[in-house]
Amino acid sequence: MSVQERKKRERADRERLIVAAAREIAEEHGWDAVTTRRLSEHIEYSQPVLYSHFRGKREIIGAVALEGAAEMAAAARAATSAADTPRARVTALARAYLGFAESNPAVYDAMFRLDGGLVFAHEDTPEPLKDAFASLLDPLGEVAGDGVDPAMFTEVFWASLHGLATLGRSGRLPKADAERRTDLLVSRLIAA
Amino acid sequence: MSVQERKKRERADRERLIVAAAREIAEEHGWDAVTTRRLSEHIEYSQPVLYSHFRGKREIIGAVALEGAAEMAAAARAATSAADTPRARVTALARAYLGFAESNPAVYDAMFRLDGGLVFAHEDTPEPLKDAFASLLDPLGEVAGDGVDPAMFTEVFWASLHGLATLGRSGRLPKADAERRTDLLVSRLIAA
DNA sequence: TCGTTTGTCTAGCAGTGCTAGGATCGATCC
DNA sequence: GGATCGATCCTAGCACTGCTAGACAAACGA
Repeated sequence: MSVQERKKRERADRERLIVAAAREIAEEHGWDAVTTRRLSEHIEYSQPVLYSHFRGKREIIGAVALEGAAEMAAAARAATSAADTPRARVTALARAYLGFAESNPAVYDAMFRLDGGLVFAHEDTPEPLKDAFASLLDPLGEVAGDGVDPAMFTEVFWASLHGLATLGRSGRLPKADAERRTDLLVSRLIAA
Repeated sequence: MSVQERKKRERADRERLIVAAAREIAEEHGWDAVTTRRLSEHIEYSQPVLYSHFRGKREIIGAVALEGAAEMAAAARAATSAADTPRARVTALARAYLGFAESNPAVYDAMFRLDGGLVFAHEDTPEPLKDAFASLLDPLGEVAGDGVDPAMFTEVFWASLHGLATLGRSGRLPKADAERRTDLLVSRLIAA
């Protein structure tokens, strides 16, 4: 049934178009500007079409989050693979993480601030999220220290970076000294 | 002019009533449920009255945030004053901070997640926010370590706690082990 | 007692997420 | 080939949002 195949392909294409449009609008004007009307106008379909792909706006955010998780994992791995000591890898990881958050604020929000209906820290967490966590765990496990669960250490490290990223971007931390804060955090968290 | 005095007092009372109502609704049903209509119904005045006190919903969030900052500072000081070593003070501080965030999620969001139109980390930052930061800085300055700016250390410590609080509450960190994560964070951040 | 000011309310605007029901198009069957 | 039927999509509309203009009444000063 080549016809059905084609339709399925077209539907998948349109779904990608929706996610890309949502991401683009969010990155340009913030998530508040991602309304179903603007979105439908952007993809040149009417609003109800959105709801034949996603249960609602929340699921669209979730789709953007999954896309972002894959990219973030790739960025993390690219950064760590270029360093050759455990400590250098972790420093590179921290910088890459914060760099990603700063360069893709809307995607970052979809992943870690907004409600995209995704399940975290659970066995049926979506694969991209698990893999993103793994991309942090790999280099961090090397410096967790004796008797410290690598996963838990990764959670703490991740949370700390998340705090720096969100408080920094919302203007709650001084613009200056962001680099030095990162360095201090890394040097302290790494096992002595 | 006793009449004007009375009116001024009544206005101030009503303003407190608005802030209290916003806080109560937010704490009970989340900030999304704090609509101008529900709020006006709660205080038994019409919507436009809100706008004679606050420029908009954002300012109401800001007012709740300032109230919360004062309470958080008090909680922090109460917790640290009961401990007698620098390390014990910092541990108590961390627990108190996370406890406040968990017990008052809506207020915490008003302070550190939502946009309440408040200026942070600046000379004309509102006094309650400055004082809340000071309540963190006092015990943390003791363990910042040589050659480390106490303010910057406090920022890093605070951001880390903020990350644990927000990721934890949104279900992005495992419910279990929250205490152990806090302990690990504290023990690593404190100067060796 | 009569304006004037102050305070409050009703009514409404433009926008939101989301959906019911009708139209239209294309694939299928006689 | 032409009728039928199902999938696909759109128009129109719901209940809600933050916010405001303009009417109205009460309290005030002259």
